[in-house]
Formats: sequence, structure tokens, C-alpha cells
Amino acid sequence: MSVTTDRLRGLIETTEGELPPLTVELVRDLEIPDHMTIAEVAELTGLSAHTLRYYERIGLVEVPRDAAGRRLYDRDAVGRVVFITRLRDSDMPIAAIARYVELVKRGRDTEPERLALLEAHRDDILNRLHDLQAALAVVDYKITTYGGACGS
Amino acid sequence: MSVTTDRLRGLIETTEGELPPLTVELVRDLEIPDHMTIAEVAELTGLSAHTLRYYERIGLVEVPRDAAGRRLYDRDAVGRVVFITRLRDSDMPIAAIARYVELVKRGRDTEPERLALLEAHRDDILNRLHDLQAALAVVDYKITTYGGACGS
DNA sequence: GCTTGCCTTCGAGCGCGCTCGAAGTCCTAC
DNA sequence: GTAGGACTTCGAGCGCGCTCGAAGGCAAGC
Repeated sequence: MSVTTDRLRGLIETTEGELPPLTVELVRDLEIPDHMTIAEVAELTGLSAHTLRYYERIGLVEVPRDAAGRRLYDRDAVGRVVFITRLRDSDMPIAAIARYVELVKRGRDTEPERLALLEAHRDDILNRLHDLQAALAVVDYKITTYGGACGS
Repeated sequence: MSVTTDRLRGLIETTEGELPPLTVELVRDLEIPDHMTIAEVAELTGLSAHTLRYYERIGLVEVPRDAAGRRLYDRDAVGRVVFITRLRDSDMPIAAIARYVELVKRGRDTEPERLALLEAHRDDILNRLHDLQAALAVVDYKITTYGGACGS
């Protein structure tokens, strides 16, 4: 469970049981103020303020400003950041996320391509899960048979 | 399944069913010549010759040479490389692998620390699996409910 | 009015894990 | 004997994803 989820879990009234998939829809229902400063979003997501500015700089998210020019994340922006964090948690490259965001900007007729992007990423995650399980088996084997200095 | 496993699977006589944990012990039983050139090890593992030299350079593996100074990987060295590849497949940092290798070099009384290292890494893998499953749920949700441009 | 402190922009730097290129050596085939 | 190709060492460079520092702005509290 990622830092993001841990922090968000704390915001949910009922903490028992399994978390539903953490989606932007869910974020909207949380006890999140209408507007958050960059420090608050950093605290919420576990990202640094530096990273949040970086994400904006490279075009992953647009953030409204107050009169003084300071970032004031609305719910929409927070939702985007959380979603991006989720994709990053699963090692989706920033370039792919940027592409996805670009498609969203372009409008509804890019939905098939967005879907394809997500499906390709899902396949990546499944492969990664498979690899990790294989690696886990090796490490577990190594642990349980410890004493053999075999090949290491 | 990693490239390494795919290639090694090809070396195993019976390919049906699940692979046992890919260990150095298993490698020893494969149809692997006594000595392999760097090109052959690269082919076997899917690593580049550059990467194999790099691994040696940073001390992850020691490789015997022939009379002309060329690397001739014996089974032991191949086993080490495969094991390292496994750990890398699970995102174990090179620094941690180097530490492990260092402990092995120091002798048997470092076994408790080695074990601790492996167990810490196993925990990392489990956390990673958990995160990936959470991310997968989000992406799946996004895919199945596609149409909502929600927060992205 | 002045300090404190968080905010801003901008550009540079860093850590990781390779990846590559240059320049030279050695074996094989012709 | 010479051409080709795979090998050697060494050091530099790269792509990614941040991470940091400098220099300055603005608001609140004393």
C-alpha cells in the first residue's frame, strides 16, 4: 500500500476492511477542502512540493492560482494528482502519463486511444506482477534453504 | 516472466507446467557448457555484454579469463549472474546486491546478515506486489468505467 | 516597519543503472 | 601476411525522475 493510500485511508471515515479502488471519484467524497495549498497537497499525497511543481511544469496537471500567484489546488487538480500518483506507483513512465493527459485535453474522440493506453499499461502491470512473483519465489527459496552459498 | 526465464526455459528439457524457482542449483543442471564467452552469457541472460562487464567492474561477480585475457564464465559465474539478474528483476538496488556479494565473500559467519538482507528484500517485494495490485485495481476500474474523463 | 516563513520561478545538479565510443589486442580464415 | 571480427580497458555520456538552491514576492504578526 502506497504512502498516498495510507494518507488517504486516514481521511476515510470507516477504516475497516479493504479499500475500494482509490479513484478520483472517491477523492471527491473525502474530507478534502475545496482548495488546498501546495503544502497540503504534498502532505496528502506524500509527494514533495518540488515534485508537484515539477508535475505542473511538464504539463501533467494545471493548477489554478490565487491573487498572489500561489497555487490553489481545487478538487479537480487534487484528483488529477492522485490519479497520476497511482499511475506512477505502478511505474507508468511519465512520458506515457503525459501522453494520456494530452489525449484527455484533445477531447472525447481520443477515448479509444486512451483506453488502449490504459490497457497496455494494465498488461505491463500484470507482467510486472508475474516477474515479481517469480523473483519472490527465488528469494523465498534462498531464505528457506539458507546455508547454501550457491551462486551468490 | 522475465527475459532471463524465457531464455532459460528454452534450455529445460520439459517445458510443460510451472517452472520451479529459478535458482543457481537449477542452472547447474541445465545444458550449459562448462565455460561460456561473454557473448553467450549475454544471449543466455538477455543482458548486454556491456552490462555484464559493468557488473564485473563494480564487483558483483568475478569472471575467470582465458590465456588471451578474455572472459570465460564458468558455471559458478553464470550462476551468480543469473541470481543477480533475478534480484534486479525484482528491483533490488545494485548497492544491496553488492552488499550481499560482499557478505558472501567475507565467509559463513555473515549468514545471519545475508538472511536479514534477503528477508528485507522479500518484504520490499511483497509491498511492491501490494502496490501493484492496488494500481491494477485503479486502472481496471478506469478501463471498465471508461467514458468518465475523471481527474485525468 | 520589520521579521518570519511559505510561496514563486528558473535552471542546474544528482543518483541510478546502464550504454556507448575510442583505441587497442588477439585469434581465425583466407 | 592481412582482413575481419570479437574481445579488451577506460572513461564519458545518457535517460529518467526527481531534487535542490538561488533570488525574490507577498502576507501575517509583533
